[in-house]
Amino acid sequence: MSWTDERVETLKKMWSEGQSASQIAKELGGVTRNAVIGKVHRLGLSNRTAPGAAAPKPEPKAKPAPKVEAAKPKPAPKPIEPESTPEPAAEAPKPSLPARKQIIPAGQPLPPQPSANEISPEALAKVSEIEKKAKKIGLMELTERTCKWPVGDPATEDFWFCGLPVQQGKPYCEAHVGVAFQPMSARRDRRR
DNA sequence: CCCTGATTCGC
DNA sequence: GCGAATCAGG
Repeated sequence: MSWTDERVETLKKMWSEGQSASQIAKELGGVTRNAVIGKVHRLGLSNRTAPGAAAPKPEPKAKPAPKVEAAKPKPAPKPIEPESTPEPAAEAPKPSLPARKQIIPAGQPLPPQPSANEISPEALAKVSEIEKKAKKIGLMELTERTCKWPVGDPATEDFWFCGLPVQQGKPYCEAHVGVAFQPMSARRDRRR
């Protein structure tokens, strides 16, 4: 396929409408989103905003340039930082020592199984609801993109993993992420 | 993982 | 000019 006037016109129109490159490519057919983006740039309408503002890329990111491979600036030899807890987990382990690193290897916070937790009723409801839809996969079926939330007693036949599509980085699906990563407000005060 | 646009560079 | 490959960010 080539960029006929008509196709270019469609491209311009859709692009100005805010359509994504992939959508445009799909509409046009015979081209990939890369082609669309490339064309967009060549047409000079990359920036969907007013062309007046000019202060684009003062920093051209160095890339694999097989051409002139001169000197490699090696500024930061990686000074090991203390690195405090990057993301507060559900139950923050008390740092008994200031500069003490977490004992937890690389794992995500383990799923709090049963009732011991008081999570937002919402989340819980959501969980029990999705557990119906759960794929109930076995240990072997676990992949990088399956929710690894265990359900039931591992010592029983009645044990399975959620298996639903995980949320991006997380090890669990959305619903389970909701209960796994508590903001930190749980049972603050039990008016006992 | 999915998606997005941006850039490079051989064709 | 074209666009796949790659990068970078969400």
